[in-house]
Amino acid sequence: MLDIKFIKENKEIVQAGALKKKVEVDIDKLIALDDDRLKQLKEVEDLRGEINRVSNDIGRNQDQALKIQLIEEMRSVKEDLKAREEKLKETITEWQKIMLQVPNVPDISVPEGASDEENQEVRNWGEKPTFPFEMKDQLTLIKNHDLADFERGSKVSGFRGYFLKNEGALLCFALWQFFLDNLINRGFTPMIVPSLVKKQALMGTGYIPGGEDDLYRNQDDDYFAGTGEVATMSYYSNEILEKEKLPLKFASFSTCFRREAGSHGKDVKGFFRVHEFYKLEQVIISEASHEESVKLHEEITKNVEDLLIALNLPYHVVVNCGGDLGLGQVKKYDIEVWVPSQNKYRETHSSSYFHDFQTRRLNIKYRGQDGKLHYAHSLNNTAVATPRIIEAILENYQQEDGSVKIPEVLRKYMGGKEFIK
RNA sequence: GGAGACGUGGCGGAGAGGUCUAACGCACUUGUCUUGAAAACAAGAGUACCGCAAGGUACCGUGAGUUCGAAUCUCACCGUCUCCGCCA
Repeated sequence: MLDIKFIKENKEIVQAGALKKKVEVDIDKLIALDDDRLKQLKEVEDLRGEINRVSNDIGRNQDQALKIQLIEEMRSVKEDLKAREEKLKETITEWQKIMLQVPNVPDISVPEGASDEENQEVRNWGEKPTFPFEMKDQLTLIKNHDLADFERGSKVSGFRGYFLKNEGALLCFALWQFFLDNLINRGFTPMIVPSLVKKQALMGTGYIPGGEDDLYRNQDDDYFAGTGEVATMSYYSNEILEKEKLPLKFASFSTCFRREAGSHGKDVKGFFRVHEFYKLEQVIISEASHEESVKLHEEITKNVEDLLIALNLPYHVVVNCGGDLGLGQVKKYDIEVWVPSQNKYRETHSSSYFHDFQTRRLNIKYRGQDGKLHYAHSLNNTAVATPRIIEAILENYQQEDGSVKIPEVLRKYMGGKEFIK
């Protein structure tokens, strides 16, 4: 959510930002509605003031006749007030609806574009492997080594269901622990956070309204979050933080649920696109400074790059174009890892910053040196999402004899094992 | 799942329809006194919105309702605690 005052004072910037994100929102209507809201608010508050004043007089007054007369008068004032309150409420409801649709303004460095096809590579690392033998794809490797069972997965869990087995399961544990250890060393606080959350948590992080179709919901109208970011950000909702403790850095582990509505035909096989997966997420709450946000954004991106390098997985970083940004994101990098069988990079990480878009919705503030309260800034990036990334590991690390080498940095988490045979 | 109790300002805790929306205590800030501190005394201090300002409005878990007037009465929801049951 943006500050209505900011929207009014920077109408053109907000409109241009929405255009860049390909979001349709009527800013002129919003501003007219806000003027209306303020006018009605003043009228309602004046009436309430009058009722308060006279009602106090009634309480103090001993003259019965005067009392009755004043009560009569207040009855009619109250009727007037009720009608105006009703009208104000309607105005506010409509106002809020539009306010929730106004996207955050993308950074100047975000390229123009409509979809992920127009994202731009900013750097790449690693040698794409060439195989002097016939390369196998992830499905073959998974099947040959019994790393997962998709048939029984869909029998039990439904479309896109899976069981992880043997080294398939062990690789997940190893990856979680490897990334977690490294993030703890970099000052992150480990957390395991809920996936089952209230609607408010999803509104606060910007997934609702807009993302309902991709979210599972239960019979109590709670939702299953698609990322640990949702619960982690909501952890401090409606709280005032100590400035000295900022930035707060969390490495949050959670199960993630995504309906993948509208992508039924895509990536139907393998680990890439599943309804239920496991993710370690970096989440940061920082002081409200653009420079600090940019610095931390580069930092959480580098955190992942360092570890992909340690895993020796070829990757590149793309800056997302305006049309591929979420409602609240100011700027986003996707980190994509090389998948040999597809001869392309596939997204494994997503790194964004939001300024105060989320903290304004979640009401997370801190007291600045000026003694005033400020909405904090927020950022997040994947640390590691499993089993998706295992697809790339299996293919990049496959050997001529059909075995798969285990990345060196993971071996200590897998009992020293060197190969999946 | 069953039964009961309870949600008040940073904390503790009163208030049970009208002298102002919050007693009292602790903590906090400033001042007096003191070489300094402690103590004592005095004063001050919440958040949001509207307004150039004076000032106004809202906030006693949340939301509705009753009333001229609600922290106080009614209803729903959320949460906490205790006991029973079940359970990893």
